[in-house]
Amino acid sequence: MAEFLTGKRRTCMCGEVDVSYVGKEVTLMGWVNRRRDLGSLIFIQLRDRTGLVQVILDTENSSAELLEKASSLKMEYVVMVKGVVRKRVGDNVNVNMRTGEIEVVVDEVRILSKADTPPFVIGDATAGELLRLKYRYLDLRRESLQKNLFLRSKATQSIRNYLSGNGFLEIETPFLGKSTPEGARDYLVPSRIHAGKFYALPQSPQLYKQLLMIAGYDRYFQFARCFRDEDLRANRQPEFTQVDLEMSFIESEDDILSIMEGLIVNLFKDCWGKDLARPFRRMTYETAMELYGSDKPDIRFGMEIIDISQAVAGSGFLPFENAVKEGGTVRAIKFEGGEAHFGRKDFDRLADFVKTYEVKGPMWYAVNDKGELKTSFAKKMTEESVSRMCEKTAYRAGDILFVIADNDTERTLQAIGALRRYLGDKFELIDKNELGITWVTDFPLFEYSREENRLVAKHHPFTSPKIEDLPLFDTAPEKMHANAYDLVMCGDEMGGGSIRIHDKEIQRKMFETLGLSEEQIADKFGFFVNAFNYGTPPHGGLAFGFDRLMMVLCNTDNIKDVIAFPKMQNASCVMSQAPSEVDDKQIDELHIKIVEKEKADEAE
RNA sequence: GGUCCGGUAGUUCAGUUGGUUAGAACGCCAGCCUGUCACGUUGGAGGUCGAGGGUUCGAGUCCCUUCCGGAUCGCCA
Repeated sequence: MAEFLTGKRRTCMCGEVDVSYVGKEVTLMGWVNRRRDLGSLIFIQLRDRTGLVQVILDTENSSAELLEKASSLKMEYVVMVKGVVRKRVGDNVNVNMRTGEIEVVVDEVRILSKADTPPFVIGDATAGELLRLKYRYLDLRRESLQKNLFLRSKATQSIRNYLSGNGFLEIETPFLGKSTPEGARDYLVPSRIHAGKFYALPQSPQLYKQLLMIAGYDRYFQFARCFRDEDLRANRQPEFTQVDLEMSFIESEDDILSIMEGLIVNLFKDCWGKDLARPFRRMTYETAMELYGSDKPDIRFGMEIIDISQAVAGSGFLPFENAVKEGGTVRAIKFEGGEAHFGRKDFDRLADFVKTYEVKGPMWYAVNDKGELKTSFAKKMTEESVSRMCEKTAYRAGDILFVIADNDTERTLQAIGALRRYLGDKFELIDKNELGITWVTDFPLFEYSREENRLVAKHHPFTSPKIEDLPLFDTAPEKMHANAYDLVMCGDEMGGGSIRIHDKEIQRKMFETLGLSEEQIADKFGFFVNAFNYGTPPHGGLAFGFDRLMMVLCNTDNIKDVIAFPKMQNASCVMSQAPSEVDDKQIDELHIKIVEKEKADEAE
């Protein structure tokens, strides 16, 4: 049976014991990290969330009984030890340990809780992720995960302090809300009281925060948990945290960008002690797409995309000519000095990579240092057009040009942009000391959805158009730009926002262009649209992906490293086994019917 | 839904052209050890090679199906 504390209290944490404690009695509590048993001399490394400390038992200071007890301690036992702090001398000092100058000579040990042999050694980050997720509470004992969560807590404080100090009110909004038609798939919660009706968990507090502006709570913020029932990625979880905020009586996005830059600068100062340069770089969406083939450009390395459509016009090479003729484009990136690093297999792998973007290629062009031409296409081009291409791209021997040509310009840019990032990663061209911070502005207001065969809001339907684009509503809405902006760091979207529509007519026009009928508007957004009748200030805001910010601050590319209890790729939790089946009684109360998957498939 | 990668002791991995009893390290168990700190040392236990089927005299290895995990495209206003 376990022993009890019986009133004993911890006098200090393991990692806090230092030379100032020498000669004093301390009572420590923690987990057995390691036992080094030399027979009649036993060292025990005790661990809590502050760190490690060495405690020692020997025949001089301990009874045979106590030694035997210490000898029975195994890894991860929870113990209390009482003893006197002693300075270590000579070789006994461990310079690699924060508490390495001292040790605790123990005169009492209590086993508060025994532990089974853990399925993996605590601190072993090489154990498989599945296993570590199953025993997440053990993996969380690992120093690196602890550090991440400590930093997350610190970042939370930093952001709260900054926003509170700038007059923002922290206000919570509901989890149980109304399902909205646009955007991500909702997580639904069936209602017991209202048969056949469902709540939706928020994808973001968007409507509520705008209603708060209408209500007069100028400058609101919230650490908002958001839910999206979409497929997971290395940087995407089904539930995640946004730093969500909104301000009133602003019209220019500069008002928001500048205060948000302050937040980020303050955050990195608090967490890293680092001063970021202001103002942050800005580029338009169009520039980002043209140069980087992405609306979240990684600007930590070069290799910008070059438009060679003109240079190769009339080259005689049909894939190029056809792409341009059909309204597409020919784009190239140049891997400087890449020829030496590239083998045939690498090219094949690139083809595998690029094909997921539904374009062909990439084609390549290279001249090695012996002057030999290596290319998959240039032999079929006129010499003149080859030299025009080389001139346009400032090609030099040893470089490789990768070229993608397709009749869909957007797809081409996307594919070659992805290829650029792939090469940047694989050949370590990215300067990891840089954060690559940039605002991307002037997003399109709409984008065309092939799936739905109509225009959809690029950001969301409450995003205000640029004033100068308003006339385009009736003529060419697809060309309209929005007062919308994203913050990009390390080639990843850290957050985004917009100035909102506060004019009822423009909002109506927006819904109209999105093809929403009066009934749909009334049904889905009625309460929201109605609120605009009662005095709506000009307003705008932004939401940061807090988890993604933490990924940057913790220097990890896996979002699970910054969340205490994350989900796996299939959105389940291997530890708790959620989601799970529930009692028939619960199902009945919710007025829903479970259809066996096999039967459902048959029905289709 | 598509593409790619992976699955061998508790854990991390190795395992040759298909060939004898499937190995190592760490962990675990039992001894010895008074200055360890990745303690050392002696001995020991531990395997449905993800599952099913096939080819073969013979399969961890080759083929097919399937399950599981990861990365990614679609998707993520």
